Amino acid sequence: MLALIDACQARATARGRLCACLDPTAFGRLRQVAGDLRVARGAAIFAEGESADGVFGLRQGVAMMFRRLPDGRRQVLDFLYPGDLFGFAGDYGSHPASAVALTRASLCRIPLAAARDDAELAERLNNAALRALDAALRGLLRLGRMNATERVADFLHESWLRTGRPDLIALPMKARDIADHLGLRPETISRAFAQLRRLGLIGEIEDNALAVIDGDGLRCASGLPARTGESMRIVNGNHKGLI
Amino acid sequence: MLALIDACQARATARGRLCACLDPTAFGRLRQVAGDLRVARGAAIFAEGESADGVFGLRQGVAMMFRRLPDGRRQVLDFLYPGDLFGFAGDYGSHPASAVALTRASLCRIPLAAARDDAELAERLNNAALRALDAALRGLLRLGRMNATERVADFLHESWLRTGRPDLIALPMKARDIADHLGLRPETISRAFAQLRRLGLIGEIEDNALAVIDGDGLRCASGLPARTGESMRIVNGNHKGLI
DNA sequence: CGTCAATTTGATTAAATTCAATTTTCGTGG
DNA sequence: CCACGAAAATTGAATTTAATCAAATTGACG
Repeated sequence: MLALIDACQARATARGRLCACLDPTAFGRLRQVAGDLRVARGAAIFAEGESADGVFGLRQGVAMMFRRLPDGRRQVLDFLYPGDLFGFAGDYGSHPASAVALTRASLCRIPLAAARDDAELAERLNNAALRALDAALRGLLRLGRMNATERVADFLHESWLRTGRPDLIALPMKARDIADHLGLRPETISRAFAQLRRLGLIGEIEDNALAVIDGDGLRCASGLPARTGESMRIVNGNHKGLI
Repeated sequence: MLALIDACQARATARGRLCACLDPTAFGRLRQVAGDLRVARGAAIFAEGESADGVFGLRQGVAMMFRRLPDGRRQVLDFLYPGDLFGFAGDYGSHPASAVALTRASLCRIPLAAARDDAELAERLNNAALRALDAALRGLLRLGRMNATERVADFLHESWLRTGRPDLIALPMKARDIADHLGLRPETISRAFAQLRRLGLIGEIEDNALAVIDGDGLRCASGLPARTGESMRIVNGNHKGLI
């Protein structure tokens, strides 16, 4: 499974690539300032309210961001895959959400100060933030106006594109996590999976990965327009970049 | 009502202020490039999929952004008040949502190209985008993990802070729009209002504005922690800036 | 003042949650 | 590598919540 996850780090579907096509000088500058950390499965990367003077880039592994209500209810805001940048705090100065690793993970940390001296880095961070904004807006449409099966289908379709393989969806998270992401209960997730399986869109789960039978069908099942050609385009087979 | 809306344009709660505290030179530069437009009530400002090479700033009036599913279902992503910046498209190049004016509105338009020559403008736009991201993340928590009454209370509390008056909430939109924002039906909005009124948190609606009896109580009713001191702080009583 | 749209309110239905029991999977340690 | 215990997933039945349907009232605007 980890191999499947790590494989997707070099794909265009990984949002907010930071160092792709960076010229050697800029890359060197970035490497200078970028911190490096490894965290165990389940470990916190940062917590809501902590002061934030940098953003994180996920090199390997999977993580998720979430917020909580005082009574413990949890909303998983996003799942993070290799290549993703996260932890944007704006000018508030403190993280608006928490992040934990779902698997053993390797990350880098880019101090915000570095972006002040480097216009190109600043623009790349800005683009990553705008991609995060777009993802959040899609999440609002999903939570606000889709029913349970549509939400699950839409989530699987998105995960399919991010996994970058026509035949598999990486699902390194628990049903509970998906439920907290889609505003549903784990039982409802299970029932929706069963329904999509009955519809012939997905197959069985093995090794934290789900067999895909009709990826485009998932998009239709989600209520979204059937776009063609947005599928996974591999950019570089082997990624050796900073993130 | 319009007076109430326009009054809030100068407040700190207006997200993404663009020209506050801008030095005269930078302000002049900005004024040079900023376009100007006026739209009628109900008019489209931009539509999903249209190419986007600039962002909009709302000077006067109220607008909203939304996305649609193919079958017509609509998710209102945000309501926009004077001072708000919106229409960020990232490096996709096309608007990820549509925007329409809810009242007669006056806007300016800042070409993205202008940000390339002006680091300070770029940073301000970036900050506005990060605020939009934070707002979207709060929306995810609301839609994913709050029940109907909590969503309405949370929405009213947010609107209360943005209106900037301790005794009123500006509500220039229809119940239908609020419903499409909160993932509910207009009937449910009506019932939730009735319940909050019964709880003694809000009063009657008059002139598109809602009387507030216990603004902090709205926050509690939303399930969020009762923060103090985040209330409306007026920055300048009279706003004469670009946006 | 009249018309149409929007809101309110009640009754019914549908969808997802909750509760509960069972099976399967996973992680740990031998 | 296997076995064991705990956690997670699955499935069914009952309950709850919000949607839907329908009717009555209010409000906006020419």
